[in-house]
Amino acid sequence: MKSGGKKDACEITCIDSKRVASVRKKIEPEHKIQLLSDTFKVLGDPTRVKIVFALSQEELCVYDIALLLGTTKSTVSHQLRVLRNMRLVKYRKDGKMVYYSLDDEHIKNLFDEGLRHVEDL
Amino acid sequence: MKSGGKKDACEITCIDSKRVASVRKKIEPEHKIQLLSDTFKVLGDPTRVKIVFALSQEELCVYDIALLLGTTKSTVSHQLRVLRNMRLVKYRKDGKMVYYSLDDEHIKNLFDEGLRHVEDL
DNA sequence: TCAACAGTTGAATAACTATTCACCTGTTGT
DNA sequence: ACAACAGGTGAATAGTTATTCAACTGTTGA
Repeated sequence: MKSGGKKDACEITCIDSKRVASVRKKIEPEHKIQLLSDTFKVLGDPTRVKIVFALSQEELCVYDIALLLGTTKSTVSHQLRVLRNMRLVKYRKDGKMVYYSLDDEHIKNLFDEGLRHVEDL
Repeated sequence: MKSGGKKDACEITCIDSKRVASVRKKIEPEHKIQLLSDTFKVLGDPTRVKIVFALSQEELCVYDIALLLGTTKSTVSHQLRVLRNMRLVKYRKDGKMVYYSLDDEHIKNLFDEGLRHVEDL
């Protein structure tokens, strides 16, 4: 069905087209892949991991988070915005204070599963 | 106990030192935080997410992964090294071919938990 | 009204990273 | 031995990002 030139890389190099087709059918749509990797990317920073871990224990204000991490309010505030954008944390205002907490019950499971991987070195 | 200057930011701005101390006791050690965020960071890229997802369905060779993702062998090979370094995938050589598969049963759980978060928008 | 403070933000810098390109290694079949 | 191919890799580029600094908003108490 094809003028069998030696340059027809597809038929030559496609090792197992059946397997490829089978996986292709099950693969998640592009926008979901993007959201998923964005979620993981947000957790892929030590500062944000610490923030999320702290908030998984207690509701905390911005300054206390900074104190806990040994960093500045500015850094924490910047990272909290990133976490807010991905709907990982929510906040509650009380006068001058802003109290942050986790927004999603899956996050803690995600953490625990990640820690289980890390335990195995 | 302190020469009560108005610059003593710690006592003034530490809002709830009891809560801070409580969280500090439970916080994971630095190297674990680092490993955890490194693991999430590795999953924080669409190309690697696709690779991991594909490998969660089938053992695949490098070229087939590239075919599946619509990218090059080189890109896939680079990213497979990153995944290998974090012990997320393993490989098996067979002549010219190298077959990759997932190295860790937790990864699929991590994925499913992440997807559950994404479903909630 | 005003000083003090919690928090946010924009700009700048420095560090990191995903992809591409070109080239390399090692294996297979002839 | 040799051509063909699967896979790996180093350098370069372009894009992204975490932190710092300085300035800002809005709230509280005197």
